[in-house]
Amino acid sequence: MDYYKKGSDIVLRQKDLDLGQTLDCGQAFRWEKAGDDTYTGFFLRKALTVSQKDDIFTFRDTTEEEFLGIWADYFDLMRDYGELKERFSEDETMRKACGYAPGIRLLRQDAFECAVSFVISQNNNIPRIKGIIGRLCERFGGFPEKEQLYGMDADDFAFLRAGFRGKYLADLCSRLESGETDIDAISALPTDEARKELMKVKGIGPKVADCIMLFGMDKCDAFPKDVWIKRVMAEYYPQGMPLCTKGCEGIAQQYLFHYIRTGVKT
DNA sequence: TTCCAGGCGTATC
DNA sequence: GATACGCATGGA
Repeated sequence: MDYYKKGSDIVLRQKDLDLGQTLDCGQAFRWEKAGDDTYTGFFLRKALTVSQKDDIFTFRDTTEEEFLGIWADYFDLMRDYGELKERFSEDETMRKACGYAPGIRLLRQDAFECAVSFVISQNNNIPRIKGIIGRLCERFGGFPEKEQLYGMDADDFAFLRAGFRGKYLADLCSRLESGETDIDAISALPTDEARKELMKVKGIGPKVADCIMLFGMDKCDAFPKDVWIKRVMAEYYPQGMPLCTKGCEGIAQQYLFHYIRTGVKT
């Protein structure tokens, strides 16, 4: 990873990354297009404006410490996606999916934020998910720390207009407060055990649990099966995902999800 | 008006 | 364990 400082910016050359494909594909909900090839968004309480010109990326108003300590991990810059896609492409459908949106990457996000976000995401659409999370962040001046949500019941979440999901958020918060659910402890568990723990929370089923693990706990073998992926599986992978995706099924899932949702009509 | 949205809880078999 | 059904809200 070669980068250099330019004024108050960090400039970086990076292959296999497209901001639009990565920031606007339904894995994160706090990024907005701020101009041609420019996006503004947040991770935890850090704001960032980043722009792309071909394979040159400019992280604006960012210190070297912040870039290395936060954004390099967030954008998963240390992982070789070229090699990964080459491996995936042994499978014909995966080859097409990787070719359709070759700039997709996994965003390595925060587990608590993912828990809240993907509880909200169920039976919902992306624009409305963004709206609900926007109202949450507006109320708390940024995405809340989990402690700020302690003690909130379903009615306290009414301002979100999240519908029936408000009571799920309340259960999540009360479990975090009591310690019945411990995000850090769950992160340290193997995927299958972590999934079981997460699903003890009302409103977290198999799909949401796998989203939390994949996007927020760095578990690339987590494999969220939403309606779109179920369609792909039924049509192309009735026997399960191909061997070439083993261990990284979640990343493969990102390419497939985007491909089937926006790329092909079946 | 009706249908749908990155599902899940509950009831029922 | 598999399968139906309701669920809050808002946009198409």
